[in-house]
Amino acid sequence: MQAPDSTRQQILQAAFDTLRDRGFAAATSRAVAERGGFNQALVFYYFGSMDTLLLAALDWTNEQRLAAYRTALAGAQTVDELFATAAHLFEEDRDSGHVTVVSQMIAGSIARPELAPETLERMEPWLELCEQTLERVLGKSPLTQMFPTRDLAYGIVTFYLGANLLTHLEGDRARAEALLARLRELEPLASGLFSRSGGAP
Amino acid sequence: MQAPDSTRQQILQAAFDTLRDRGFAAATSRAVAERGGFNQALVFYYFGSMDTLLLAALDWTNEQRLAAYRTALAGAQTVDELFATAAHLFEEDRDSGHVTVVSQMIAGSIARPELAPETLERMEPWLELCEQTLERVLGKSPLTQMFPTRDLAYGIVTFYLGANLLTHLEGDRARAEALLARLRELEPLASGLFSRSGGAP
Amino acid sequence: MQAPDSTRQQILQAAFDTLRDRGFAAATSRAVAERGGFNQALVFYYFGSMDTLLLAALDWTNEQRLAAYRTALAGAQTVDELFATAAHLFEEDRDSGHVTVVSQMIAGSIARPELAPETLERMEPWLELCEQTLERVLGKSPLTQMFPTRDLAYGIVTFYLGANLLTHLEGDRARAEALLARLRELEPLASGLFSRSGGAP
Amino acid sequence: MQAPDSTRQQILQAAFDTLRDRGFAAATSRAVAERGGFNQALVFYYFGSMDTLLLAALDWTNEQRLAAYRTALAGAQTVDELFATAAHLFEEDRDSGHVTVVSQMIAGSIARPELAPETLERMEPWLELCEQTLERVLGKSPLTQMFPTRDLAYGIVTFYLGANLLTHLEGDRARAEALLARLRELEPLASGLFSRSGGAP
DNA sequence: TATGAATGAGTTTTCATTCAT
DNA sequence: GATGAATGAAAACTCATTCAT
Repeated sequence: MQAPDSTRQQILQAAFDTLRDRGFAAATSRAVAERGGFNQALVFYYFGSMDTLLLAALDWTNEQRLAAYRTALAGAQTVDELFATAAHLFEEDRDSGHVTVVSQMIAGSIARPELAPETLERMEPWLELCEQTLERVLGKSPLTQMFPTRDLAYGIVTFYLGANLLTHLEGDRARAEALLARLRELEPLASGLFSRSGGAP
Repeated sequence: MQAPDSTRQQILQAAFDTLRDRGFAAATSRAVAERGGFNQALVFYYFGSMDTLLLAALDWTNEQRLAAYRTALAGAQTVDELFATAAHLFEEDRDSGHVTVVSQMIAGSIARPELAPETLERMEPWLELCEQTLERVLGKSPLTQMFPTRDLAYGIVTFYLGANLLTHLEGDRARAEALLARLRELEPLASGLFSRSGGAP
Repeated sequence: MQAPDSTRQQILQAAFDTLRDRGFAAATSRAVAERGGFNQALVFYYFGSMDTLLLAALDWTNEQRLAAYRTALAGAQTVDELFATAAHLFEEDRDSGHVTVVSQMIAGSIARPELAPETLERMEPWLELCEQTLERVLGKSPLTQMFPTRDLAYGIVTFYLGANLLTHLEGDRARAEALLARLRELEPLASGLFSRSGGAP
Repeated sequence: MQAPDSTRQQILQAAFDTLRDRGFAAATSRAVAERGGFNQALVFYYFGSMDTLLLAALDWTNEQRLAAYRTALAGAQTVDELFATAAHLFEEDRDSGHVTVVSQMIAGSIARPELAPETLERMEPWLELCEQTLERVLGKSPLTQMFPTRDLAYGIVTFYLGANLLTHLEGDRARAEALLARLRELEPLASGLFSRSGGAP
């Protein structure tokens, strides 16, 4: 009646939307089905369980965003290019709701411990991508000496998740926006701190 | 046989514990009652609804921790004292579960939108305390010029929440710990950047 | 609103009735609640799960019937008294539906293996009572020599369950009745075979 | 690649296996399809409904076993031959699961009353075969005078079903086996009681 | 002949909440 | 102040069955 796996897609999309707009605790099979306008039982027909569906939705957005990040970041060679690219990617994430879904899955993993290892596993590629990019762009600099790219990557992801959590609390995003804008202004400073030749004066 | 409002206290404590150990989505009236070993209906007798109880639990931990922070931070005059005090307070938070409860309430606020403004309101004192402390300790420095204490405070809280979210994903806290340790190592750097007299001693 | 545990009783009775009239596979929480005219959730409020309720219903009828059997059988001293008493008890069982419930629980235990050990355990007292009664009434006879009371007891219970299973297949109970009548006619024969003095001619 | 109605056969076999291993209440179309490794809808394509399939599975095993019984019993002329043959057939039944399926269908017929008359009908040939065999082998004897072969047949089937029900409750079949062994030992006694010439050689 | 997709009604169980006592 | 009882709605998930292809 419908194109082969368009229904599967529809369910994934509805799950993603529900997770984004209503959060983990409200992402029930009924809510997803209502959101997507399909029969509740279809969730189980295609995914077997809510856990599986939620993780699949996480995979789905992860794949899309990782691809976008990989493509965009590949072009960034300098610290200021990195800042510009990252700022743009962040905006896309915010608009798509990607990080909301990620942070809701992480927050929800405490209520459903079975999800924790699966969700964690899905965070790894981000840490790796972040670390690799930092390494490539920053290289050896006085700051990466004392603050390894591995930890820096972890810190960035951490910050990013926290920012998303808070963003949703406030109706508008004024403060989070302001913070990001500030961070962008730090770029010259970061450029200095992280510049490859930054060691010898 | 028990102090007048000890029951209320018991319920608050049980709500806090449940929120911390099982997360927002699993913090049901039954779970709280089981945790505290009291009758499920008491939740509604004392608090009227789960939402109210959860917010009261947030208030409860907030008050305790804010008091502790205020006392401890009052003694910090220099950047390195601030780092030391903050590190100690963070450890206490981690041990008590305070930040877990906060981040779970924030994450849950998307599923129960009625909670959002209430939870947000309860974040304000933290931002203010953070800002005031930064202002007092850092004063006017080249960095606070370009990165206002208001935004810095927001950034710190953001980071802190994100860190807690991630901590729970991993069984051990190895990575989050490592990151915090690194941050502490940054203190000399921060001391330089934020010193009131702006650089040369 | 109601007498203390009359609701519990009501649920037990409804479960028993449902098991008897509609069988194991149709003894759902909804069916039981409809039968008893109470809220479906009460089943779980009082018994926690359907398995527990079904076993409790089995316990309930078991206790009643065991008590009746113990009282009635205690008076039977001779083989013919035993036949008469047993015939009467069987009729009561048939009328109450006791054995139907037992056999349905046994049959259902293959679909819900968790029930099997519990159900089996609840059969033991019957085997014991049966064996003890046979021992007391038959004593040492040529036949109990070659056919021990333990096995005889098992055989009687076996037969009884089978009879009940079949009874339900037929709208009327004509054939099962006829069989029981025949068995009663066997009494003089049994009297001879099992008479204590039956050995020496 | 497969014989014309091998699919039908496959489904029958899977239904039989499911009924035997998981019982009536768990013999769902999905369970059968999983068991046989075919599409769930095939059940309805070939049999129209679960009821029909289950009855067809009963027919299937009935036909096979009835044929085996007819062949084997035809050779039994004396009581001891009958005992030996029956013992062997019983063992085959136990191994194939035939009686389990029969007793599960009988037990399930109370939950689905539509099945009852159909299942009953499928018991008739057994009663007839049993009766005819008893008549042929026992003929007119003092005991068959007072205990007609019709009732005796019914009693044997009854006992047989009950034995199967109980067998499944216990993990091992120790007790049921012991009982059957005992019954076999009764053969000399039975030979005497049922001998055509009524007693004195 | 066969199947993947789909569904409405059902399953067990849990939810927040109310209320009489 | 406290509680056991009760409930309607909702949770995740399964059911037998249909249907277009």
